[in-house]
Amino acid sequence: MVEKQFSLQEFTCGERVLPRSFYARDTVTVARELLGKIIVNYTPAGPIAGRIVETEAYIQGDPACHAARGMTPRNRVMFGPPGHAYVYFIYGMYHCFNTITARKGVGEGVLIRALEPLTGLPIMRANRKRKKIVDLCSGPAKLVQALGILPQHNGADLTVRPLVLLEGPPPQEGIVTTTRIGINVGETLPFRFYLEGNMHVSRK
DNA sequence: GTCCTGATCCTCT
DNA sequence: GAGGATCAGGACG
Repeated sequence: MVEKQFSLQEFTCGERVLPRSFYARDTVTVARELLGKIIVNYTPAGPIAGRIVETEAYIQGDPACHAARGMTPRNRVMFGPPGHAYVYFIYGMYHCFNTITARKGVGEGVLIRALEPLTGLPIMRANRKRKKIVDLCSGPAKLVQALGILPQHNGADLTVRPLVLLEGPPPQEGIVTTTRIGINVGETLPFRFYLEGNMHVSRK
């Protein structure tokens, strides 16, 4: 398979940053509409970017949501203004990346679960110590490693560099809705979305 | 390919 | 002190 390196402009409609109003809406709607959008991390080594192909929504009143039992030092970013990053530590060795949604004071967000790598593939490979493209961003902790997202990015404004989300071309694929991965508490909710047939999705 | 397990530590109870 | 929005590697088929 031929490996093509894409320029950011080729994918991002001239780098149109998603405005804060995009995030300040119903969380489940934002989760669905984030599919096809572009995440870019401008690092000293160069830009690293991927196309979002899998998301999960976490809302108030949902026992699986980190904010379910009120504000704590860990989850306080979730209650802040929308359009910011929530990066948290999990399983003793990994981090996951969320975008904060809804209005300030409401602890909701969208977990980014998988990306299709677009630019900065050599940097991703170095960050991940993996060669195959499908091993770079096909999971929430993998994409955090690949993009070089760090705990220091917790609370970062996603409408300004270095870490931004950009408009992308509308997805041609269909959108599949399922229950969320690894959630055993409470009722099962259809809050996971992914692009049909995309090889970078973490699970079918 | 599928299944199982260990790694490893922060957070909240 | 228990458990978690995970991943990689090994056993097995």
